Amino acid sequence: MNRNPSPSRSGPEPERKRARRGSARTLILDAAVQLIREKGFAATSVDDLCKAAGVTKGAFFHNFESKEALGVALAEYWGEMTAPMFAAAPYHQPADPLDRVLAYVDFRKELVQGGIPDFSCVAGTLSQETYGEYPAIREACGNTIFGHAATLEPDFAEAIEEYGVTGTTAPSLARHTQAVLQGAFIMAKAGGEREAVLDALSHLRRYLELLFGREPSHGHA
Amino acid sequence: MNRNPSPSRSGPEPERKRARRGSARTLILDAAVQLIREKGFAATSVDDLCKAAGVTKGAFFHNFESKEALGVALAEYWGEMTAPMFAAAPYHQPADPLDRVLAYVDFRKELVQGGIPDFSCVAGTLSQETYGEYPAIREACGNTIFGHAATLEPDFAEAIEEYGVTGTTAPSLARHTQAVLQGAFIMAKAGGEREAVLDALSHLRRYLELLFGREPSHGHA
DNA sequence: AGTTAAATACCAACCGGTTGGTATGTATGT
DNA sequence: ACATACATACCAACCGGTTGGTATTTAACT
Repeated sequence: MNRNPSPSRSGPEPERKRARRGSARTLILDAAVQLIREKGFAATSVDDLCKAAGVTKGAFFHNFESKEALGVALAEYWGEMTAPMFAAAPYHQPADPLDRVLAYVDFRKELVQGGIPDFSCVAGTLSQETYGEYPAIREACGNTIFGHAATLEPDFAEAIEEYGVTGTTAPSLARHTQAVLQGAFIMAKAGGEREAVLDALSHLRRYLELLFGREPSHGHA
Repeated sequence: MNRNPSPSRSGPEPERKRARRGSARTLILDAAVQLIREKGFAATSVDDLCKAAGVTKGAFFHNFESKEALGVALAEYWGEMTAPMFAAAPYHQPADPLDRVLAYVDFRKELVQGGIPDFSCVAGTLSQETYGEYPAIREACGNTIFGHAATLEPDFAEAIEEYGVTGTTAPSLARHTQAVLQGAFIMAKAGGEREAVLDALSHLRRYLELLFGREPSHGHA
């Protein structure tokens, strides 16, 4: 959970070693997003990564101490890539907090485009696969997933207060939203059809509507 | 989807090549359940499997044409192992169909014991990891997962009719139940705490209670 | 029941290719 | 001159899979 490995340090992070334009590091990270989504972490070799990124192995091990370190960096990179995208998404506009979380669910539906590897969650895939062997990667994935869930908490907290909902909490609802998404991705993969994601998200939307006492709008799952 | 590879055959299946006592095949399959849960498919080598099962590599490739074939067999084995357990579980007893599906959710909560690799779904893990590289394994996992989901459909269908629920179907609800479970396992792995599963299942239970118009009993998520 | 032959189940040693990782060299900017 | 950012060449370990062989079970025939 500690994102700050250096033990005693004050002041702003030096933030060296971050992506400089089209550096090898970024090329490798971008290649890793694609390859690991398609084949998984273990099945993607360092050579695969280098070939896809158009760099040599020397560049790889210059930028990443090991393959495991690449995995950790990838989980963080994924979070840094997606966070601005969600921050700029239109689901924040509604004045009603419940409308915002419902718009979030609808927004996640809109993201379901292209092949299944194209929209599934890299952090979820990585986390599941590296759980036993690379705890550091799993932890980095956890930070990314729970970090994204945390961005939903304010809206849920407001909605809970405004609608007077009892028996649950904003963090729990935010995490459940992510759980349904992750499960939906697995069902889509297992069934080979991306409609499974839309189906699960429709159920999630109806759950929230029922929980907050709003008439189901027009769910069709 | 075709479980019957022999093209033109009538009469009952010969069913050779099934587990005879503590044969190598079963030893390997049992070892595979444990190892693949812990490390994943790609990270588990054939040698690992053989060592854990106490057999040699010759025995492995005598029983399974390839590592991929082991994966397919494992998905089927997993389904054959769990199906009788669920069939004999007490959640079938209630007279009311809604009570039965709610009892199923509670039963899944009870299964959450021990370490996370001990209760997570082998088929879900396998499916996610092998999606891109081994379509045959992914399909076998899909059959197992959707096959289990199908066992819930009759109860959901009855409940829908009895309670007059509209806007969804029994297959959709059955699949959503599995989606929430799979997502819960991922969140548990990502967060390193099994309570995440209980939390997600509490939300699922409340969704079903709200959807079927029953007073939430005492959910505590 | 006893003999035999074939099929089955398993074992130990081995193979070529790939793995993550390293050692060393080089071009460039300061 | 020196550190950074890469490239090239290489390695021991390990990978999935194959080999040729043996012990055991099954089936067929007498």
